[in-house]
Amino acid sequence: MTEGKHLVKTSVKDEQLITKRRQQMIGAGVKLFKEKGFHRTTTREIAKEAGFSIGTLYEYIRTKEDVLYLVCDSIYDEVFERIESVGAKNGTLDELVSAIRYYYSVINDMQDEFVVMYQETKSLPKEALSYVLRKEEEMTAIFRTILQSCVTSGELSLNEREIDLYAHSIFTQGQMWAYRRWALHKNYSIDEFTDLQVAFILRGLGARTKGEL
Amino acid sequence: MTEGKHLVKTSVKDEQLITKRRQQMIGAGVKLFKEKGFHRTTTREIAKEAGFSIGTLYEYIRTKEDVLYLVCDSIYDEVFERIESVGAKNGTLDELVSAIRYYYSVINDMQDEFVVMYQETKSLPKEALSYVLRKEEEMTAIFRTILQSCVTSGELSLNEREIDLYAHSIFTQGQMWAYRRWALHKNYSIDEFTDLQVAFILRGLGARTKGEL
Amino acid sequence: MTEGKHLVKTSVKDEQLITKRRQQMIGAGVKLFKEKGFHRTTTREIAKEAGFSIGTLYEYIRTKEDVLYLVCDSIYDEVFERIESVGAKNGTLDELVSAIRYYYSVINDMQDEFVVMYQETKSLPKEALSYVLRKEEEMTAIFRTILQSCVTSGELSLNEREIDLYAHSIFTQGQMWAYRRWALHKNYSIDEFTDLQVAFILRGLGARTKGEL
Amino acid sequence: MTEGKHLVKTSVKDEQLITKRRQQMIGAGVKLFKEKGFHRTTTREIAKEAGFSIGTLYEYIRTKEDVLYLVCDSIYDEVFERIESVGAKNGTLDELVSAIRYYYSVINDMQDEFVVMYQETKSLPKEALSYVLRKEEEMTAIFRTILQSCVTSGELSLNEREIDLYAHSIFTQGQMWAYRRWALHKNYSIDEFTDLQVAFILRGLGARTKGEL
DNA sequence: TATGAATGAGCATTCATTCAT
DNA sequence: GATGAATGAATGCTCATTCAT
Repeated sequence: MTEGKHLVKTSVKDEQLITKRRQQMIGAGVKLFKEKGFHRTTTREIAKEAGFSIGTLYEYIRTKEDVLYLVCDSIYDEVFERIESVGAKNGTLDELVSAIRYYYSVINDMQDEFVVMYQETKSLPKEALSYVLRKEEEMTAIFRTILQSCVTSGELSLNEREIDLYAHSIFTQGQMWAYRRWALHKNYSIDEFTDLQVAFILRGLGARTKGEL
Repeated sequence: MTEGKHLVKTSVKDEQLITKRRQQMIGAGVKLFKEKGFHRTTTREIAKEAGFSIGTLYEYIRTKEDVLYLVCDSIYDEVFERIESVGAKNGTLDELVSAIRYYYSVINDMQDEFVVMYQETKSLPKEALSYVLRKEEEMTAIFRTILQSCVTSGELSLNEREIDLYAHSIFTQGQMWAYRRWALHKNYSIDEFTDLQVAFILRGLGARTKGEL
Repeated sequence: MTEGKHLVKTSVKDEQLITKRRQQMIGAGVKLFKEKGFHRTTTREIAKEAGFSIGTLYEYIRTKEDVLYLVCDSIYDEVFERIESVGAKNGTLDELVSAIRYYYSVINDMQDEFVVMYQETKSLPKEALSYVLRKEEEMTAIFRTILQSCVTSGELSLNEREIDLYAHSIFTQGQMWAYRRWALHKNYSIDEFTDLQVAFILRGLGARTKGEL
Repeated sequence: MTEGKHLVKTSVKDEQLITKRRQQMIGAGVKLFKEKGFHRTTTREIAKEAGFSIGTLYEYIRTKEDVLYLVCDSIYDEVFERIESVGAKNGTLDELVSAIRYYYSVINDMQDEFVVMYQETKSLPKEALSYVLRKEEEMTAIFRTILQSCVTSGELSLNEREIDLYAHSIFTQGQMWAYRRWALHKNYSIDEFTDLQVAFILRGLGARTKGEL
């Protein structure tokens, strides 16, 4: 899952050190990119924020874009790590609901990271970009799988195309919380937001709702 | 609606000329920003694409950000112009459905513009940013109003908070078509996408669907 | 002859200005390269010496190597301009001797330029390098032609291969004056050097010398 | 002859090790400098090619220029070693001819080294530069001595100034083979080149040629 | 009004050299 | 003695902006 990191070449050999320094860089990157965006952040600022010199920064990356790539990759990793536990087992609606709730709480925790990722993604070099899109695909797949289980178990009645599209919908509805924060956060708590969205989604999926959520 | 343009200072007097030149700049801006993003586009390129010299460009703007602002403003104007016709009159679900369908077709027509707008928005100077967010607010308001009518007419049963949030949802579900094009366009036509989304939304809103599209 | 200059792209349109600025750049380049070599000279120094800003410098060139190329090109042009007058007409030894003498005086006048050219030439990008070598070839051709005339007129008796090689020899013997200046200038005046070399060459070519030079 | 090496300071004591390491550095230096020139070669590359770390490299030199100096010095040593056997004994023309032939074959064997030396020499620090020029002087002296013997023995008739200058000429004519390889190698074999040059030189020196070479 | 040459602050990146281990 | 991570001054190049014509 983390093999993406290996795409970025280093001249340093000590693996542990690489991990440590990259963690510092990523932290600095996230912080600065969310504040001023990728393009307005200089490599010197990244190095300084990371706690080392510009020379050292370039011992661990080849280009500025590498930092962005590392940042995106690490965000995905973290989201993945936190999400993948919620696998589909029995195909119950309860399972679906907890997955959604869990995912939305992750979004809430990592709002800045999400915003950074979706806004700067296009600055990635071609190769890195397709790598990132593949990751995104993998994430959607999680919900697709859960929906599939619910269909299999008879809890939902959706065809292939609906499953695929609505997996994206669930995803997108959550990301709203990060992208439209300027409109939503002043009116809703994350809990209320989640409750309303879960209800909307379940109905949207055609679940025979009695009094769930 | 277009008063936003007045925020950008000019040293030229002739109003007609200003309008013409700005139209040229905006066209160039949209084209270039969608191709390479705001930061990777130079003012020289904008001027060239617009058909005049940088010197002239700077007679009509003060900073490069002004171009971005003008571009965003013009996109909003166009979207607005095309959307606002669909006002709520009787509060029927049909009305809601056509509004959604109409909006989604606008998104389809202006995909690049949407992507540009949402990805570069944060590069706007503070003042322009809040102006843009206000526009965004106004747009959401259109759907809020329609939903409200449907509630008033008894077609839907939603409270204030639901109306507000679900207006955002409808919006976001449509934008998916632009932002997740890499995943959606290869599998769905805009028509199928719209059909599926409309169905999802109507159910999500708790409409007593019998067999409507 | 000067079409080489057109290989270097400019963003300035005024042809006269281009010529003027390039003249300034070339002057600065020759001076600095001869002092500290191409690699130890910075673009900022070139701009400063040329009398304009770094920004302006880059309005007239694309890369630092362009300056080197322009310098080499201009040196060739000047040498050419001064040499080509000495065309072979009757194929007399006198003609050959004056050509040699003339060429050697040019070398003496442009010692620094010669040294710069031969020492930095390999820093040129591939394309420019082959352009320069073609020029060098053209110069050798001048002496080849003269030798040929002398053979035709019966003043010398050389075969094709000898003509070709000895043209290079004449060339090289002159360049010695620039490259081995540290050894030669303290012992010889340019006149004595020329006299001795002319005598050496004439004998070397097998000319029936009576009391020439 | 090798005392030049002592100009380069070391922090290592073991003399044998110093010699070994330097041999490695010089090998790396020659290879890299001939490929990409002194300035385009980094110390890291030199260390890597030499088979040890930059840390170690800097235990044996003080600055990057030291490597260049060591390389030049070693090239001179090798040329010297191979040339000095050809001492003047009897002052016959045959001796002169074999010396020339021998020298030209050395040039042919070490073309790259010659090119490196003459092109990078000016990057040497002052002190090292004059050391190198002294070496060059010593080499010319070899031919001067041979010419002198020939004069003494009556085989040639040259005055002091001619002897001195023509020693340089013989030298330069040979170096042509390395410097103008782009023009010469495609048309001549080293043997033909040598034959033609020897003939030219002998005649140039005024030797009473019958049918030698 | 329109033009485009000039400016220089700013930026990404490199690389010789040092020094703690 | 050997290693290689760290450093930061230096450098090539860009580009938004100005202003004389």
